[in-house]
Amino acid sequence: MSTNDNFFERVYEIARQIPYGKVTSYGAIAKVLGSARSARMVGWAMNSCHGREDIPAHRVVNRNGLLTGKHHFDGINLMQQLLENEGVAVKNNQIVNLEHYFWNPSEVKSQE
DNA sequence: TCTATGACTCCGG
DNA sequence: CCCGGAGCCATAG
Repeated sequence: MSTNDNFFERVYEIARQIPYGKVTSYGAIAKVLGSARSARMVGWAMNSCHGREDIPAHRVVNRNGLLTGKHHFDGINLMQQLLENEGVAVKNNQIVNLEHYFWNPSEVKSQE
């Protein structure tokens, strides 16, 4: 019985590995989990992550860099505020220069 | 047990 | 280039 037993926990573990000032996409996380098509599950897991400050859900966006999940935060602008606070430029609910801030979770997974 | 849903992604028109 | 529909998988009701 490990923290990795649950799909949610796996998502949380990766989300926690996202470096400060970096972001990633649901699909990238899902791919590392072994199910590239379960990007929706990643988002669903993040929905359950509410209340876990250890999980920077604001660093997870869709593959377009759009803050699709900002609506689920306490404040409508909270997600954007958090990203900008980390130095991530956000314009019109979308991350500017996404590839510049993008972080690939598979790299860390490979090191393990 | 089965159905519906969803913070996604890809493909086609 | 922009818009719409289908696929996919796990959780909750």
